[in-house]
Amino acid sequence: MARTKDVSLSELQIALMRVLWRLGEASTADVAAELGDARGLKHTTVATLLTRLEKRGVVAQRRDGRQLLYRALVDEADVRRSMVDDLLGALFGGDARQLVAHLVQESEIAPGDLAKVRRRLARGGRDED
Amino acid sequence: MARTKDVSLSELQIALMRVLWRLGEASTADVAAELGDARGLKHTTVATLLTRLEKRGVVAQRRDGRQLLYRALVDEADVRRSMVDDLLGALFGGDARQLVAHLVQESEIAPGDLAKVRRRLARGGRDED
DNA sequence: GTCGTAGTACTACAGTTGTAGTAGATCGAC
DNA sequence: GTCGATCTACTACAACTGTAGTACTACGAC
Repeated sequence: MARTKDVSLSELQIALMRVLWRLGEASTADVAAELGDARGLKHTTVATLLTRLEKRGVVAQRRDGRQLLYRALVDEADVRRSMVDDLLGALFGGDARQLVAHLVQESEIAPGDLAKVRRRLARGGRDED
Repeated sequence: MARTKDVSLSELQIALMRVLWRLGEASTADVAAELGDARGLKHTTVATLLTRLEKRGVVAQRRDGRQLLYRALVDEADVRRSMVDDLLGALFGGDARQLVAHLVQESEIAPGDLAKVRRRLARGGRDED
């Protein structure tokens, strides 16, 4: 599992990462094509963002001719873990049951779905992928 | 109040709010006493933080002699809603079931607890642990 | 009345984030 | 070989956050 340091990212940074997670390796232009369309970000903005993520160590940068190719160094599970833990600690006293209760109370999830999720996971949906 | 706009707060800001939620109304000194102890923040730092929260509209400020008394304008449920939604949107495609699955997979919660939470909520209460 | 104390107001400063412009290098087309 | 297109590097700047110092004010003790 390796690093698993603290990887809290902003929504925008996560959006960047999602492109990398999906494509595996992507040039600035690749990422800009997706995010530029979706959010109207300029090419240079995307480049800046990627450079910062590289400086921070969450993505790796590789040169290919005059282009830079980026690759994620943390996977989505790392980020989820990290950020869910932060949220749990800050707002739910670290108690995941309270978070689940919140989800049900706020109608984010139906009570019946809890059972579904449980059954699916029990059926070996993934013990440890 | 019932504004329910977007209320995403940093961990530190939440810690401040938690004092207010607990005490109802508190002076800078009250908050500083708790956070100063717990985190070694100077009195003036706490004052700055509270002023900023006031400017942002999440707490109200009332004068009492030379002291300022603060009171939360958003409750914990508002903040939880707001921040859980953000997290859900950014990392789980807005699907709470994925979040629950994550919690189970990462052993934040035992599968059996899902049932417990569900039963407890069904009973319309929230008793023991 | 004068002084120290406590409390707020204002200012400061570095780091992060969102956003992008400009300068400089370089590759392909003629 | 010169020109334009393309890409990266560097710089900029405002907002927000964490942290705190300093200045000013007013109250209680003498």
